Amino acid sequence: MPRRATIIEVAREAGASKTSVSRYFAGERDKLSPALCKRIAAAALRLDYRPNQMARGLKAGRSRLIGMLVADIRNPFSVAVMHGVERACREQGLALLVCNTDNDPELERTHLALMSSYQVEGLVINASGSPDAELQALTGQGLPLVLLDRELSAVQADLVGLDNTRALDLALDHLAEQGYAELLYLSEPPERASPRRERLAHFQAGLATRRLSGEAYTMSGSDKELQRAIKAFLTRSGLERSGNTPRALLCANGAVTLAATRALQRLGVRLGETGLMGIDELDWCALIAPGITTLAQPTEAIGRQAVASLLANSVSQTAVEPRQHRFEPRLIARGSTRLTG
Amino acid sequence: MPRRATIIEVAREAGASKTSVSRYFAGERDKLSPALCKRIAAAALRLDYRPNQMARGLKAGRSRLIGMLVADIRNPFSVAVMHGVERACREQGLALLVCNTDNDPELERTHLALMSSYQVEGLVINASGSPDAELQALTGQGLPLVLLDRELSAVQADLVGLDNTRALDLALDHLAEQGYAELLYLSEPPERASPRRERLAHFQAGLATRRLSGEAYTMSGSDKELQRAIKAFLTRSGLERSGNTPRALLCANGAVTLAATRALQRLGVRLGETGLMGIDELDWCALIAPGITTLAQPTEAIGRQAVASLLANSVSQTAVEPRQHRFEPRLIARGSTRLTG
DNA sequence: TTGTACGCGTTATCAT
DNA sequence: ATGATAACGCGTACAA
Repeated sequence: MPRRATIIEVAREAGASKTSVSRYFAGERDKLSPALCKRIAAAALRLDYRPNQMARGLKAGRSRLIGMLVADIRNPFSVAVMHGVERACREQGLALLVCNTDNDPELERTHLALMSSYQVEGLVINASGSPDAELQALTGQGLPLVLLDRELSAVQADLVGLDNTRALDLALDHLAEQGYAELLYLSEPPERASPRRERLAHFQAGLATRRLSGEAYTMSGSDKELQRAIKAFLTRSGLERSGNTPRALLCANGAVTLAATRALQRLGVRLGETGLMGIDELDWCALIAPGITTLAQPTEAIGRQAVASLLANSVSQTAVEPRQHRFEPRLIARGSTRLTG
Repeated sequence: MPRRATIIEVAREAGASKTSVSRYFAGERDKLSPALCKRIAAAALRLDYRPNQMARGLKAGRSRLIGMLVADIRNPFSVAVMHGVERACREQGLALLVCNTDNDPELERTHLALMSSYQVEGLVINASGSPDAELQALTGQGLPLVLLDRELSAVQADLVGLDNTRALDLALDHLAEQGYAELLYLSEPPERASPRRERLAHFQAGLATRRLSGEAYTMSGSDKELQRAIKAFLTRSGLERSGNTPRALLCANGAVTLAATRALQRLGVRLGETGLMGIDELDWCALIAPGITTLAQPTEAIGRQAVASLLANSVSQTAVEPRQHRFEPRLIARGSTRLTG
């Protein structure tokens, strides 16, 4: 079983020294005689040599490795952001170590330790729980860190994510314009995830100025219960005006949109007549007749910014004030928020 | 900027030698006196020490790193399999280096080189192109390799994926049972991806015994063209019998199902009356009224088997005959293959 | 321009 | 039971 070739073997094969070979692969070929360059190139090719990143990293103290902690890898939004992160890493010659935590705080800690042991040079965190202590320890060691989407109060780090204020302004404006007057905001439990809290808060704050009435429902995970809640919202008599005022559902993210759509179908509700709008664009939103209105996040840009922030923080060793990078969502209006007249 | 603590610092802090600390973390605590154990544990905790995997890997020649090459990270099927791979790795104490190639053969080569340079101990490959030469070189170096879903003729390695014969038997049986007589098989270009070829071949082979008539259409990427093709299929006069025989579409994978659904909606076709069935279960398939019938792949199991194969091949150094692990799909029957009336 | 020698953090070998 | 030392593959002063 032939092992990988080492730099020494290449040197021998090329009739040169380690140093020259090392220089050759470090991109300092201009400091080598053309003849030597050729010999090294030939030898490396013959032996299929590739510098050992482990040894390289050990020596240089840098692994060229970026770690990404994802709360739920099966969430299309996370994957889309990851795609952006990956592209940005590639452009920087960095490799990406991805860890999925399935929303398990325990796993989160384990994976954090794992990535740290691989000497990652930066960490992109989409945390489910709050491994504050662990993260603080890592930042304390000077490890650049970027929070994705979800904020962690105790951790001093850049945050990149959606402009939730803008998102809810956009959503409420759109729903109001379309003539919906009573809203039900659907969300997963907002306790631990900051975007959920922010969105909920801005939902409630934005109602009054638009003369909307609204309330919020927190999903427990049971489809049936959600269905009941929606039904109650839709069937009770109007609040503000007499008669039936147009009503709409606003979903805090893609997972909620999915659940809500399922529930509405079971209830036999006609979309549009009852409004439906969601944050996060998914590839099936256009397919549910007459199309579900969404706010699309610029996932690619978010991912790229995460890496950019990481890099910025790793050059300036001085602890800079954490920055926030908030991205604007894009409204994709479809039939589910068009009152059939 | 405080660096990571090293084994030497822990040794000093604990008043012990490097060797003992190393033993402690290598799990050989039974060979140490309880007192020393305690001192080391305390020191390590105080310094937040974690063994440097880079150095470990350099010394031991093993990185505890598995590489996974994914053709399209935004494909939910790939992500689901990756989830399985990740879980299996975790159970083995392995870390997973994920590389997405966006179906770009060039990137594929780059990423292969990258992972190789990180001394990955195994490679799970879901190739878009055919980097045969590169892969052969890697296997030649004794690197365990598993092909996921897509076969590569020139590479001698285990393959794990769907039992495509069984899948098409299941699909054709179901469609025939439901009363559809003329089928249109929709696929992406089958040239380079082996599952596409296999499925297409088994589709055509399975028609006769079930007295079905069928033809295949290869998507070019243009939605309009697909729509035209479907329309032509649906509107032309019956082939086998006079009058209108029930017709159905069979989609080779999730991406095709998405495109086909879009096209059918544009055409204003009623699902069920015109059959629709797809390979790959997606979370929106239940939502498109009256539900899209699918064949679900056991993605988690596939991912786990990939890692299992890798491990098996890495213990038995002798080049074993490549094995194939074919998994059965599960039929999820919904309204899209129920003839109304 | 090219080569020598040392050290990165760890583990394995050999001694004590 | 514990410790000293060499090596893993590489980069880099420094010397030539």
